[in-house]
Amino acid sequence: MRKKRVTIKDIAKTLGVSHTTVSRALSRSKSHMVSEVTRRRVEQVAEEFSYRPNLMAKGFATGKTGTLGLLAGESYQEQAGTQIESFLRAADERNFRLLVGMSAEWGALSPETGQAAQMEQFISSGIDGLLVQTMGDEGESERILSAVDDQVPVVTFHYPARGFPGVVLDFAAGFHRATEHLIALGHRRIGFLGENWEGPGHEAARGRGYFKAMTEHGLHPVCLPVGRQQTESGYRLSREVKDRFTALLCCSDYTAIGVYRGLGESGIRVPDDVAVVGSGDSDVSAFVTPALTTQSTPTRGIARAAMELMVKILEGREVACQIVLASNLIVRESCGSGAVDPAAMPW
Amino acid sequence: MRKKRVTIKDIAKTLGVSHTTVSRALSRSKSHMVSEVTRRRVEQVAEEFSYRPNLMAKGFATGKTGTLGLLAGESYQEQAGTQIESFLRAADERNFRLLVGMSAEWGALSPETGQAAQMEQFISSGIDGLLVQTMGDEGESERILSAVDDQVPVVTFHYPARGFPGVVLDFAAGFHRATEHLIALGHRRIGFLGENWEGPGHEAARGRGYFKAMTEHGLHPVCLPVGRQQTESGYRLSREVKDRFTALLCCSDYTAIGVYRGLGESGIRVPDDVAVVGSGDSDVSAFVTPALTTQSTPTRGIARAAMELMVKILEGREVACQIVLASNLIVRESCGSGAVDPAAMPW
DNA sequence: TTCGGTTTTGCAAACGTGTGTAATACGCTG
DNA sequence: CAGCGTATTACACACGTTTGCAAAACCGAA
Repeated sequence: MRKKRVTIKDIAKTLGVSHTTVSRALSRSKSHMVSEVTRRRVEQVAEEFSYRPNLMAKGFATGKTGTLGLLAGESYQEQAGTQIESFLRAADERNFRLLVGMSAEWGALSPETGQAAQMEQFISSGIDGLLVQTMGDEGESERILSAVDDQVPVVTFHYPARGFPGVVLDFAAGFHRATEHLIALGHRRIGFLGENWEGPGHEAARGRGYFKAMTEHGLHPVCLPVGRQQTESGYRLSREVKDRFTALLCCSDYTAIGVYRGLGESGIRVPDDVAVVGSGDSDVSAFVTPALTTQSTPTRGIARAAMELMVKILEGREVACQIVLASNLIVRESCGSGAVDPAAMPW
Repeated sequence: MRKKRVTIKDIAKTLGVSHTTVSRALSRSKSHMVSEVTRRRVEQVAEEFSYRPNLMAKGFATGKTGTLGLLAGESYQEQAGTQIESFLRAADERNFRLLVGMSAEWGALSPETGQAAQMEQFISSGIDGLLVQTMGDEGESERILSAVDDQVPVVTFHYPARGFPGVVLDFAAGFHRATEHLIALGHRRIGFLGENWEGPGHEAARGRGYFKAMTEHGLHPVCLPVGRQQTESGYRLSREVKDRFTALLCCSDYTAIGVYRGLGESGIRVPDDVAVVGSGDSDVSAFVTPALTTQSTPTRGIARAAMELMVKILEGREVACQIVLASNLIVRESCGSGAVDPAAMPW
């Protein structure tokens, strides 16, 4: 049998005061003062009984719980873990707890119902605010709106969602720049490894940047669709296409690692025969051989900015805005330009 | 201004019944029946008003919240993200929500206070149970005991903690086997990249397995301590030691990737000059060149087993037990044995 | 002592839901 | 129609905390 929890009433009884006084003593209420000596006595007994406030009751009384909901997406992305971790850190810094969920594919008849169900569960659980990773597809804003039903403030990240404040990452611009980089190096046959650019999600957004750059230069864009197993997809696709391309643009560093292997098995050298670009600037990207040129994704920056925005909104200091974070191209060895940025290498 | 939430009282009022009836209709109470027609009417109005139960109030009334606390450790491990993800999945499957925290180093004067504070916060928040990643150090069991104070059931994972049920991974045995493997291949000068084997944590436990195997064979164990940036540490250390060793045992696949690079820059070939073993069987390990021989860590299995155990305990079906999961050595190319397990390779 | 003012404390209601006990309605049998 | 059993509903309280309002205690001054 579990222990019964100590409540303020228990403390009140042993001290012969009302539970109201105990409550005020412990929360150092401003409007009603508690005499120095009673506060001392209350604190001492609380310590002695190892009293722990019931945050559920507190939240129930005040309407604030100190808990935020984080709805991350696309579990199969290796980065998902890093992103969650960054949010945990940011939340911890501001003394918030985090209810975490991942939406996308699992446990749902359709992505929409899964995501909506999670949001509703979170709201039911009494979160103060909701952080949602967006995919940027049509109708997303309405889906969130109807699930949240204006019950809690929402901050989105990754994509703008109409009507919600958020932290936006311009994936398209990043990949546009990366493609330009390859074209400037003389590449013409450049392949894109990621989801088709017509759909929602990061990969498609990156694809659109690639598509735009290619067509602007009169080049023919080609999409090689990768699956959930990014590394394996990169491996398989690169073996199939062999040297049909002189450059391959990957939506993830892990895809690029698969590509390295696939090309290597066909005797194709990186970067001499084929240039490779990754995305995400993961910890390993500087250490694979050749060191990977990659588009950085400011995972920690996103979490920090989103948390800051959320806190401002909760405090009523800000109503709505979109914060755009830049994503840089980190030039290393895998495109063989010779113009390696020394700051991007660890030695 | 936010909308006021719809409560069962609102539903009751519009239907002209008591909130009790609504509550029983919606929760399909067994002890008190509600007539078919009222139940229908209640459900219809609830749907119409898009009523969402207040789980906080519910938990407040019943003492059960459907939320578990997950306290993961060591954020700097790349695997931490994967581990959390696996738990989210397992929790989702059983319809639990997850309050997630990472303990270890951040936001705390000392690891102990940080961890303890998180546990207490979680319990205050009204979790039904606590999942704790253990490190296996002395006194850990007492620390957990005093923080949790027998308020909620605890299931540990990774290491056994005295008095708590848990899912245990025998890191030492795994690395013992890996070391034996290298010795059988003829290696004598084998270095260990990880934390010193005298301390707590995975790496030290792996180190003890290595230490045991080495001393059993009359060989001299050497520890090369890696830092938080695993890949970079592997790179740096391998450049320092060059060919002082004929084999290097790494506590993470990512460290091994750093080692690949470091050795490569010194003109040392893997596996011809130096054999390398990783740990974690991450997605990339089969695709780096040479494909990495690695000790598998059943991240998903841990989460599943721990969740199952927790559910059993919550249902009163099980009191305490330790579930031991095996960790296999996946032999690929990086030790050059020639005896590659074909099942371990993707082609 | 009495008064006014300030500081400290207590009472009671509220938050949304569940549940034990009591009350009512309904249907059946004699 | 009386009586009984059962199916359905309602009342009231509990859960732990906060908070507006009122009461009490204290202090100093007249």
